[in-house]
Amino acid sequence: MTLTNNTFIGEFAYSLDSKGRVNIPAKFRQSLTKANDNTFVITKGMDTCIWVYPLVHWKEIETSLRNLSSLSKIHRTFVRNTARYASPSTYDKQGRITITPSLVNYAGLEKDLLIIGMVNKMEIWNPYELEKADKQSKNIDSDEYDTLADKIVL
Amino acid sequence: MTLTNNTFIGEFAYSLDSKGRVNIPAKFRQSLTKANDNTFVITKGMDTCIWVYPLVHWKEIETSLRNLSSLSKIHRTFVRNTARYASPSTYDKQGRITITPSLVNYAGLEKDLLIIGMVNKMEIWNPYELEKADKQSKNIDSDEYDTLADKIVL
DNA sequence: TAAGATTGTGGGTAGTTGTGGGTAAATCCC
DNA sequence: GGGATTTACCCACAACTACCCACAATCTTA
Repeated sequence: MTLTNNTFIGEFAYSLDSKGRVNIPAKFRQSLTKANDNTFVITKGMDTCIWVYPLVHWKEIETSLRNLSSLSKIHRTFVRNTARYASPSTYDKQGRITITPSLVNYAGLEKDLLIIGMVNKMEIWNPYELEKADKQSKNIDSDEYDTLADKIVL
Repeated sequence: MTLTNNTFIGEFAYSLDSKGRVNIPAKFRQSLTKANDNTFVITKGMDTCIWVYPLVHWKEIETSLRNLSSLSKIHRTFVRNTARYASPSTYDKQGRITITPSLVNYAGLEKDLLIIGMVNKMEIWNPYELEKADKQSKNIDSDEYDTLADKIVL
């Protein structure tokens, strides 16, 4: 099956093993191009989760960051927070990446976790934290949400 | 006769087998273009049903999602809620796709089910749930239909 | 009407996938 | 520099999935 390259959708339940490894869903790996070099870049998400980028997309982000001027305080803060926690991780023969202890701690990961395809990246969640975020998202201002839903023909 | 490509209308009764497979009506398959690669993307519907998109239409949705920045919380939520429940499914030599257990559960599917053509996608329903939805739709305020009347010439 | 083609449904099997653990190389620390 | 700890790579196996074949019912066509 051939979907769009370097694109991830769907939700998968996996586990974090005693060595801090997490499987990348086979469907996601199949979507990766050679240029990714079997490597992802993992970093803090903006919610209580970990973001996992395929290498080629991360490189694009780096380019964008390079173009932000450090004169602006918000730019400096943004670049720092984005770059600071990022680290590359190559998956092994079984398709697993290793998550650094600090990121495991940040996302509050325990044994059971969820991997969610976010189109250009994936998110790793503690199921309990995700449920909390779900509940909160029901309270968001629905006007802007509806505007989005109008623009995108589902 | 060939109607418009990748377009589905009509209602069909099929069954979910013990392996979670559902046949796609032959008429619908005949309408598909090569670019679909024998693949659909199935996801949660907004009612108690499953939505089934031909791959080419899903790719358009993906493109829209890709252009939403994750800096915005509302965008992140929208992308997550849209991508999370979606999964690709290629039909086998007999024309069947596999429905994931979580979607079977969401739509409350049992053995007998209905497939409904929704023009740019199809819906899979438990007949009982569909009947419930039918009854509720009779309560729709006619003002809402009037709004639509401006957009569609019947 | 009869023969052939198509369609919907059931089930078997080989390959893939997720997970656990072992071992050697690399790194760190005193 | 040598021992201890961590990291990276490899093998093993159970569960699952995708692919294949079979057959009955329906539709098409001559």
